[in-house]
Amino acid sequence: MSETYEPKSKHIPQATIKRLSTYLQVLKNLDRDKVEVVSSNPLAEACGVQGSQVRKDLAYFGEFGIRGVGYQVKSLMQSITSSLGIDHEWPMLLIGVGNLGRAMINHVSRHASAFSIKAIFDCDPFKIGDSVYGYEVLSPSEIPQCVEKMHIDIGIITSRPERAQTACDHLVHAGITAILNFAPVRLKVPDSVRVEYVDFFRNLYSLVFNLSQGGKS
Amino acid sequence: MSETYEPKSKHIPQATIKRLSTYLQVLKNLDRDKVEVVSSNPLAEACGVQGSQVRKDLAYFGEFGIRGVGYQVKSLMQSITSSLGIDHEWPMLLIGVGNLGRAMINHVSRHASAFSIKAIFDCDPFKIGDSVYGYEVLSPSEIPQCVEKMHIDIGIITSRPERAQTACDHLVHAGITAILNFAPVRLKVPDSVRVEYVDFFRNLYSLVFNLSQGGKS
DNA sequence: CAATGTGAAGTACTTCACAGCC
DNA sequence: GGCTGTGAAGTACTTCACATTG
Repeated sequence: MSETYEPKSKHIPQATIKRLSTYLQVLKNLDRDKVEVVSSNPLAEACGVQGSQVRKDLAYFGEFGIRGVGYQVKSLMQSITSSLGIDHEWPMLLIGVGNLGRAMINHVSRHASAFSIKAIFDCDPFKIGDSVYGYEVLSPSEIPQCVEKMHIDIGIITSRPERAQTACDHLVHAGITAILNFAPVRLKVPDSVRVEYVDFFRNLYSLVFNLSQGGKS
Repeated sequence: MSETYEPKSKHIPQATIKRLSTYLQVLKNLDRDKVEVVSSNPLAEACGVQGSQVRKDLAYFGEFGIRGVGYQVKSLMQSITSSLGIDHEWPMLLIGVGNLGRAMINHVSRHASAFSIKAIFDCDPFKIGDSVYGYEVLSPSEIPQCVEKMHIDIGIITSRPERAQTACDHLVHAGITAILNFAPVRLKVPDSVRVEYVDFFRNLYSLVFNLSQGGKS
């Protein structure tokens, strides 16, 4: 019942972190539907995992449930949000203002209260100065001062694959330490920089492989 | 050296399938740079995994390497493509023609030779009839005949979260058996239907959690 | 008595280490 | 000599089963 939630144990599996995102998604919908309490099994089922998995995942961060009852939806959302560190705003910048970039700008502003894109950049000189969703497209040369002024840690790369490494180098040079990369390219970065890759084809390949295997040929 | 590549062992880890996508990505770039042979260690490093991991992953599908030498880049690409089942075209349909939908239409046509979006749909009556990148936006009521006529197995959902379950129901009803869902919602589907979720926030949460933990506070 | 929190058991995946081959 | 392919060893994650608690 304290205000802060410190991890109880040293190591928390990455798999757990990724699942918390799903729990939060489902909890938001339960909350919208005015559900006040949920127990691990129904929550787990909605998320496509086992009840014991949910309980173990949550237990890494604290004791959020009530035995014999379940979890308070609202307070569990708050606990997860706090555990993930998304209970305050994370400013971000985006580089690569194509279709995907535009889609991300929209998607983030619509669905993610904790994240906010502060400025957008493009390596293509013809795009610089354009106005996109109220943002002015800036030159990559302005990234360092932007990062410093706004205390930005996270950069999003939505440029074409040919330009992704250049975009990445700009970000790293400016002191960005976390990158979300949508370009279908592996990035070379120093060990101090963490990259998360979003690769739709990975998911498509997985679907196709399982279609081919599952065999209804 | 035969034309078909049958899995040697029964069970192939999903993790392996997901990595093959990365290997393919890196191999494409090596091929573009006229590299003809690569051994497991450099390939692994470019992909952010161990050499032994690459060798084990590939060995699930056959013996593609030459001892003392490495792997032929071109033929390995072919082998992976064939192993994944993406050596022929997979027709798909897309439902939800917003920003994200548009971005996906582009992204798929630009980067994925094996996949092709055959038709696009939207639940919003005001969008039906619009022309987007040369496609006419169709009504969901036309999905079943489209699926049957074009032998489509895969549907992509890029609609708003509120409409995602409806979109999904349309797809399932029409006989779609594999869904790539971009909406931040868990879908209820019969066991026979496989869903892959693309959730950017999952990746962002992971970055943030590791930033918060890694502690440079 | 229903449902959490948690060691202990089980499973899945990764890495090691080296025999086999080019 | 260098690098693959692969059992065996190790690690990370998941599930079980139940004591614990409101």
